[in-house]
Amino acid sequence: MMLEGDASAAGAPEGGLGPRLSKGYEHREVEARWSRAWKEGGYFHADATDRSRPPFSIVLPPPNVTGSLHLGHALTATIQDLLARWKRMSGFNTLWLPGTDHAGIATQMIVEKELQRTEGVSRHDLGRAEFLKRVWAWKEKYGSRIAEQHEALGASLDWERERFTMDEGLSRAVREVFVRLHEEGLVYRERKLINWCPRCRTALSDLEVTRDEAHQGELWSFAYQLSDGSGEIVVATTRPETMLGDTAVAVHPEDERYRHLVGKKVVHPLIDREIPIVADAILVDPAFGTGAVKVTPAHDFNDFEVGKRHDLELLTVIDLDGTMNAEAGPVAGMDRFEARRRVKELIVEKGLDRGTKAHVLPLGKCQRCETVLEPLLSQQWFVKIAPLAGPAVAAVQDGSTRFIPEGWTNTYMAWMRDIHDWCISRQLWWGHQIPAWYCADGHVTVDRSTPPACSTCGKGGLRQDEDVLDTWFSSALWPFSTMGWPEKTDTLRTFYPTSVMETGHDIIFFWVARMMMMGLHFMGEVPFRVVYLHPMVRDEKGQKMSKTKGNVIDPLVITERYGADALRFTLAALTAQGRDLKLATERIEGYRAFANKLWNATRFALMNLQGFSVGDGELLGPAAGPADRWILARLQRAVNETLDALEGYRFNDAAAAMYAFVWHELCDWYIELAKEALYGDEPRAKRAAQSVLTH
RNA sequence: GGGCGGAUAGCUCAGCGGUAGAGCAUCGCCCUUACAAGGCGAGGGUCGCAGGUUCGAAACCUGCUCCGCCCACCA
Repeated sequence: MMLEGDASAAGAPEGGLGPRLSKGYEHREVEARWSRAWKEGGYFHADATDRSRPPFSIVLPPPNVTGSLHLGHALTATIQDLLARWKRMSGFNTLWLPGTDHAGIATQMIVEKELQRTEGVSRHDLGRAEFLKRVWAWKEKYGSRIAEQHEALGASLDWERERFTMDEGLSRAVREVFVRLHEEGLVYRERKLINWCPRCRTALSDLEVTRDEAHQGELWSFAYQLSDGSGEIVVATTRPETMLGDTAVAVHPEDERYRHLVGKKVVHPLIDREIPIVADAILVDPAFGTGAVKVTPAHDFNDFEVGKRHDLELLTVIDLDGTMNAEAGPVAGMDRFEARRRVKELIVEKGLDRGTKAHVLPLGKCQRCETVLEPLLSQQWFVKIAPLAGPAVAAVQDGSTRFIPEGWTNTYMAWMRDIHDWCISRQLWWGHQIPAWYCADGHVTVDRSTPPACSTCGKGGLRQDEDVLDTWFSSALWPFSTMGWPEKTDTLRTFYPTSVMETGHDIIFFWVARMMMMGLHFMGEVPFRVVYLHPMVRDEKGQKMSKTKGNVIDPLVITERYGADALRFTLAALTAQGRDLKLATERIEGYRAFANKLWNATRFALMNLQGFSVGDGELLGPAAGPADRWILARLQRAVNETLDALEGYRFNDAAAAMYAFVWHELCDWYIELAKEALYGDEPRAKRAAQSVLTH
C-alpha cells in the first residue's frame, strides 16, 4: 500500500541519516505529498506499444458525474489500486483506466432541480440546446471532483487516458454500435407495452423497476352483467381504474363454473360497450379470486399477452402523465389514483360491488423517483437480446470469464437465460441522441451521421429522433470504447480483453452482463477474464447506504480524519468473500494505529542506520543471530501468504498476513531483540541487524 | 413462488475436519531513548437450535428458527 513507498523513499539512507521522520504518522502531510509526487511523475501512464512485458488491465467502473464518491467507490478504488500496484510491481505492463459516466436520467434530474431552484425555470423554458449547455457546464464543474477524490484515495490511475461516456470518441462508438446492431436486425423500433414513469416521463427498462412488496392493497370483486341478461360474472381486480380499458373478461377453459359463458359477451359496467368472455389457461388461475379476470391489454403485461393470443383491442385509458384520458368516460381527466377511488364508488352506486378484501400486491416503482410505474403502450427502441445473450452464457460456461466469488455465476446464468428484450430509448435530453431520422412520411433512416435524405423515399427535411439512449447502453461498451474502438488502436491490441472487472454485485445485470454481450459481439472476445464482485458497503447497522436514508459516509471525511491508508487497509481487511461489509469506525481507528506502527518501525530503522550503507552489507553474514534468521524467514512466509491471498482475491487474508507480520513479529519481537545488537558493542552483530532492517 | 448469503467474545469480523482467533471495548501493571495512535498481562464464547456422519465438527450432511439480499406476470 502507500506506506511502502512512503517509508523507503522518505528516508532512503545513502550512507547516512535520512530525512528525519516525524514522531507520528502525519497522514495529511504524507499522503498529500505522495499524491502530488505520483501525479507530477506520471508514473501510472501505461505504454500501449510496450509488448515486452505481460499486460494487466482494469477499467475503472465509471462513477456517475452526478456527485461525489461514496464508500462503495472507495472500496472499488482500493481493491483495484491494490491489484494494479501489485501487478505493476510484479513487472506487468499495467493499465488502470479512469473515467466517468454521464448517468442520463440522474444527471438530468439534478440539473433540472438546480435550475428550478436557482432560476425558477424548467428545461422546457430553456429549450433543448440551452438546457444541454447547462448540463455540460454542470458536468465540467463537478466532474473533476471525482478525479480529485480518487487522488485523495491514492488511486494509481492513468489520468492521461481519462474518458467520459459522452466524449467525442465514445459517442462515436455508441453510434457505430447502434447502427451495426440495427443493420443486423438486433435493434428495432416497436410499439408495445413498456414500463413508464409518469413523473420522469420516460420509458424504463425492466431492470429500472424496483418491486415494493410491502404495499397493502385491496382486491375488489365487481360484477359484469351478461349482455343477454342471463346473469353476471364476477371478476377480481386490484386496479379498478384500468377497467375503463377492459376489452375482455377471461376465465380458465376447464373451469366448470364459467365454461358455458365462454364466447358470450358482457356489458361494461361503466361505459356503453360490450366485451367478450374468453378462455385463457395461461393467464387465469381458477383458484385465485373469483376465477374470472378482467383483461386490460394496454395496461398490464399479462393482459397484453392475452390480447395478442385472442386478438383483443388495445385500449389506452391512461396518459403519459398518469391521468385518465378521454377514453376513460366517467373518470376522464382524473389522476389515476383518484380514478381508482371514483370507480369503486361508481360500482357501489350501481350495485355491482361484490366484496373487497385486503391483498398485498407488489408494486413496480421507478428506481429513480419511487413513483408507481404505469405499464403503457409506447413506441420505443429495443435491443433483441437473445442472440447476444447466447455467446455471453457460453463464455462463462467454458471459463473464458470467471466469476469470483463463483456463487455469482448462477445469478448471472439464470438472468441471461431468461432475458427479455432491452428497451433502450429514453424520453430525456441528456444522453446520446438516437441516430435515427424520420422523413415526413414516417420512414426511418438509421445512420452514423446526419443523412441528407430519407433512405426509403429520398425526401429531405429529416428530423432526428428526439430520444436518447439508456445510460447503460454506452456503459456496456466501456471496456473497448475507452480504448479507442472502432479504431484498431495499440491500446486495444495490448490491453483488451481486460484482466479483471472489479465492481459491485448490484450491477451484474445492468452492467456486467451487458458488457459481456457487447464485448463478445463487437470484439469477438470477452471484455474481461475475471469478474471480481466486491461486497456492498453498509453502515454499522448493516443498512445499505443511501442518500434518502441519510447514512451515506463520505470517504473523504474518513481519509481526512484517519488517512487514506487507514481507510484502504480497513476496507481490504473487511473484504471477505461472500459477505457484505459493515463499516465500523473502530476498525478504521485500529488500522490507523497500524499505519502509525509501520511508520514508527521505519523510523526506528532509519535512526539506527548511521554509518551503514546498503551496498556493502551482505544479508545474513557470519554474525547473524537466530533472531535475524528468524525474522527473515517470517518475512518470507508473510510475503508468500500475502501473495497467495491476492492470487485468490482473498483481500482480508492478505491484510491479516501483513498486519500480523509487521505488528506481532517484526515490531513486538524482532525490533526488541535487535536493540541488543544495535546498542551493543559487537559491531558485526550490529551490522547484521542493520542489514536485516534495510531488507 | 424460486435462488443466494448470514447467525462465532460486549461491538465489528476472521476461521470452514484436529486443543476457540483478531481489532476495538473492559480490567490490572508500565509515560526506561521507534511508536501512549504505545508496551506487558488478564477477564470474556455450551461457535443460532435439533439431529446425524466421524476417533474427533464452529467447520461436513439433514431439518428448523430468525435476519438480510436478489429474481419472478398470481389478477
